[in-house]
Amino acid sequence: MKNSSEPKKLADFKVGVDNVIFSLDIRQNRLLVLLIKRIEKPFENHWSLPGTLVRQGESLEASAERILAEKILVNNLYLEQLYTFGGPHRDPREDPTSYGDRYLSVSYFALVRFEDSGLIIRDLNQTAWHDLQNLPALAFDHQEILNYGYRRLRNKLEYSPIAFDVLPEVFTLADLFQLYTIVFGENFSDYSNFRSRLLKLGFLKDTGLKITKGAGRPASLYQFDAEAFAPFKDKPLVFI
Amino acid sequence: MKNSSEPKKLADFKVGVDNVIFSLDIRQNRLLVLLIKRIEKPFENHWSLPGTLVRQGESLEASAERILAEKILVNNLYLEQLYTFGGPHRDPREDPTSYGDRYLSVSYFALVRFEDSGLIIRDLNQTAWHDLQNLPALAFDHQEILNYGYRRLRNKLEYSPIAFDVLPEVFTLADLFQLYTIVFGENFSDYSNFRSRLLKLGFLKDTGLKITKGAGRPASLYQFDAEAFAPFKDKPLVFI
DNA sequence: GTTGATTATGGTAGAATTTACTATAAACAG
DNA sequence: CTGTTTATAGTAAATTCTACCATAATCAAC
Repeated sequence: MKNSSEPKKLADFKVGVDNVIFSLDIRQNRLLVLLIKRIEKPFENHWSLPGTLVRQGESLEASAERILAEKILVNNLYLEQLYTFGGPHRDPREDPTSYGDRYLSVSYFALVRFEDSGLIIRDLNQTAWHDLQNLPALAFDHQEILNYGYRRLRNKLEYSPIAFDVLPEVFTLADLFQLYTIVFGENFSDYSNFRSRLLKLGFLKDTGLKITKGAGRPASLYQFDAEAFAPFKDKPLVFI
Repeated sequence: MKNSSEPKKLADFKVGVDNVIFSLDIRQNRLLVLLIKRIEKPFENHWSLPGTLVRQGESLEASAERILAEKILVNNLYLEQLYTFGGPHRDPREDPTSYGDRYLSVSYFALVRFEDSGLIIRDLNQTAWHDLQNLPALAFDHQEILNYGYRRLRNKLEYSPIAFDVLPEVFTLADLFQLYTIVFGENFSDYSNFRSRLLKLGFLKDTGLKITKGAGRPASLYQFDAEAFAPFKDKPLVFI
């Protein structure tokens, strides 16, 4: 990592962690992202991704988890690293002469279960879920990071079973279909074919329970069976 | 990115860039990775991924490109960010009390054309292509980074046309098949079906030229047509 | 109760694709 | 001319995908 001769000066960095935290409100048909309102310059009063600077002795992932824990009561989540944005001059606080500290941002992607991840009360005015369909202008290069996160969300939903980290423990196939429809848009698939494809794969266990929410035939409640999913690890699993 | 109250001390970082540089030697059936031999402690005389520390005013990507240019005569390449490794204590040079600088590594994934990317001479004893099938023990956490890069290589080959960045300008379908076979192993696909699938997609243009390398019917030379590929952007494109 | 609306579920015919092959073509070596 | 080698084309059967339709189980209204 180190070169034998280093004629040029090395940059000194502070490292930030910015989280793209998604949640899905199935009932209200909304894909949500958690934003916080900045109270300081620069970008005062702009919304931004929840972030923090990495502390001494703290790993990047621990840092990402700390942000989450400060903002929401996390019960269940999926978390993975997204991308690192590190060009000079991406943060206006950087010394334009390039001799002061640079700010590098390691972004993380998180998906939390909407029902049991309430906002922490004291933050209510500054922390809020925003519908992805209706976003304010974001601070820094956070819109770019968010776009990156959205792309990752769709990829992950297509190729791995993260949907089940964010659905309730038991769910109907209509719930699952709804989740995919919110993210991929109407007409992403025929419901009937979606059902048969998934059931044929064999990792959804029918619990025997039924749920009825008003009109219509009661739906079976299913459960994700991680063990039965194992053979599909690292294999393409396209739901569309 | 900054918190209003910061009771704990922030970590100071130096940022390194480590490259996983792959190349494919079709003729000799080898998947190669570029390694350099360390001449300093720690891990003196161990092989490691080519890396450097980011300089003042230099972007991460520029840093990655600088390493490449120092080691090989790059003519053609594919480069993208891989992953950021940043836990404390990953580098033995870090102060164990955690009060000194931490070393964070942003890794990049590169794929270069074997034929026209010769090694820079003065480095010959310290810089070498290594067959992935026969690797020495690597310094730091570089084996982990390399594993990550290898996974990315396979994903990219399945879902995007990076093979054509690394093949000669014109190539036979046997060359293309060979490339995929080296990375995914024998029996990754039936050659005949591989051919028809690719030709049907329509982004391989027959140049009309033929090549004959000894025995057998001469093979047609094809060319990748980026324009014809456009409709497949961001769509799954599975070759297996 | 009976009827109609509503949602869940099961299934099917035809189209399209995949898979495992076989057959033919175009070169070279002897 | 014949046999060997590699490239290319094609095909029948199996499988999967797609666009549907039929039936089942509930509720609400009458």
